[in-house]
Amino acid sequence: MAAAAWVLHVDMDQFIAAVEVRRRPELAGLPVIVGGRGDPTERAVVSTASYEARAFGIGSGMPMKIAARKAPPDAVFLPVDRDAYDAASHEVMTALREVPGAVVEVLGWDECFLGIRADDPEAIARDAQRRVWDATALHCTVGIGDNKVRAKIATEFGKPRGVFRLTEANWFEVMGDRPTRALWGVGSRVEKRLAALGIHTVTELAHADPGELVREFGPKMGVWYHELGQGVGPAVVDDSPWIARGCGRETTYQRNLATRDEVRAAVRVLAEQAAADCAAEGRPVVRVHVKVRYAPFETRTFGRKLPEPTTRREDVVAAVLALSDALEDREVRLLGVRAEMVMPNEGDPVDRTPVRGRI
DNA sequence: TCTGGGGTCCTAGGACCC
DNA sequence: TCTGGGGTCCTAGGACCC
Repeated sequence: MAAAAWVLHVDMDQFIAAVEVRRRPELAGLPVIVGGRGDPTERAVVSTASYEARAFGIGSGMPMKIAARKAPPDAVFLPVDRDAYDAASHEVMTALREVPGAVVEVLGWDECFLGIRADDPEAIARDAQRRVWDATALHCTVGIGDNKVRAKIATEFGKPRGVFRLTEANWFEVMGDRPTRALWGVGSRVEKRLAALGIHTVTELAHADPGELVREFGPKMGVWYHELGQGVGPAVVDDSPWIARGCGRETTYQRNLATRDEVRAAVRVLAEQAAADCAAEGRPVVRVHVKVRYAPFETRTFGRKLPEPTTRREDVVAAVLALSDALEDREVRLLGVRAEMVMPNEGDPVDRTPVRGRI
């Protein structure tokens, strides 16, 4: 008889801070705050705070200026070093792919799903943790579930360095009385809209009228939230390589841009970067978007389909500049440019050559 | 208190066609 | 003259996640 199928969710403990401490051991035990360019007086937010920093109420997403006010004198502020985290992430995923029989689906820098058949998933989880530690000297937590939703949520109960199992058998016992916000995919906005329907807990969501949820959230999301309340979700772990739909670049300026010339020049820089990123992918661009955040904090986006797909960078830049003519004559805090590409096997019936990296 | 940068997916409404 | 539905495409905005 075949072993049962399990989903394991592996999540690194305070990943970014841990990577920084690993290469600078003298930082161990100090409050470490990583964000922006490492200057707490700048416009930026915290990417990760070490557990020592969290004790002072500092957390990811918090403005660096606020973090600086809360931080003790011995706190260390560091710049985000994407290349270092990419490299460390690759070490972690490589170690996990060596777990016998595991299929690895990468979710981000510091987390992934493992699909595996096993009689003793806790033993697999401990083995995965040991392999990651041996290969990288970094700690992780493993959530075990009978699908991705439960595995992902289980991880929260295993932090730090632990293992926790969440399945249909203990779902309501563990999650039933918790707020809907504890579910993966329910943010603060949806939590409020649910509360307005009288739905506050996971159990209440599970027993809500699906028709009412569909009326409130639409045919897809209404059904999805109802299933989420029951911990129901997809269970297939897929290791096919991720293919980006588009390339985007955006910048918050330390000082607002005040003139049309400044704005236009900045849009051009972003457009050239995004076009270069797409060119490196080798797939034609079909659509471009411009994003603007006017001072003090008012965001607009607008996009346009290109007359025909193009791989020419100058066409992409020209399309973005044409779009940006619609910008208002106001102070600008942020600009962003995004280019969307043809997805493999979409359109273009002539070119059927396999896409690089797909196989 | 002052709010990053990289993404994904869903919804709603208007235009247009049959 | 006023009145249908259904389908598709396009665009803006919302929400969420890491």
